[in-house]
Amino acid sequence: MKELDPILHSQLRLAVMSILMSVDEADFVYLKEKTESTAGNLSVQLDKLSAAGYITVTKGFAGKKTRTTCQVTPEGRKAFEEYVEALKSFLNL
Amino acid sequence: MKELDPILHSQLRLAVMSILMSVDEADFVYLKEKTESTAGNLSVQLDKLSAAGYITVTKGFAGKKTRTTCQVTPEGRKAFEEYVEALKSFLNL
DNA sequence: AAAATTTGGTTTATATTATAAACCGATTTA
DNA sequence: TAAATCGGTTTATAATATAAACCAAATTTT
Repeated sequence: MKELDPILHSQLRLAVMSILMSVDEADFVYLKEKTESTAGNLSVQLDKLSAAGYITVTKGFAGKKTRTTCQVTPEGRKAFEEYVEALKSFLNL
Repeated sequence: MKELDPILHSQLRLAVMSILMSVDEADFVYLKEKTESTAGNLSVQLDKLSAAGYITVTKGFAGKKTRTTCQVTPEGRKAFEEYVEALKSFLNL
């Protein structure tokens, strides 16, 4: 049986990646609302995705307020697609 | 976003359920080989699936040796199918 | 304009989970 | 009959997920 990438096999990280796959850029506040997660949890999981090289996290400003934006990297995209394939074979889909 | 059933969102438990979905009965030794898990881990996860009512675990004999067989319950089958649906909507499949 | 509140997060502590290691009784093999 | 193997279970440990506490800057209230 194929391994399921443990970085992606986490509800919140998977949700974030799934959003980023279709949206090309999303900020912290948006991700938090969309995933209904706490800020702390989201922050930690974004760090992990970033440390794995699956997303880039950029800190900037929107007017005077800080704004953290995330994008999926090519490696992240690849990993996500492989995860989905692994899952399918896992579940016989 | 839909919740992913945490009982099923575990690599080994998902693998076990996936096997049981298509095979209708499998014993401990078979599950251990097929999933390439350790006996201890498998034992724990079978208990959890059983405690959740997703599988039944029956202890019997094959000749003189003990034999533990597992079957998915109707609730387990339902939960698995719902998990798959939730995943699909999660991943936009 | 000072005080209180909100925004946008990060860091740290805690609970849960997954996993492996150690163990156990019964059986088979040497 | 002693040693090894089989089929597991129980217990300890490492990793994960999650929330709670915290912080600086901006905004709102009084």
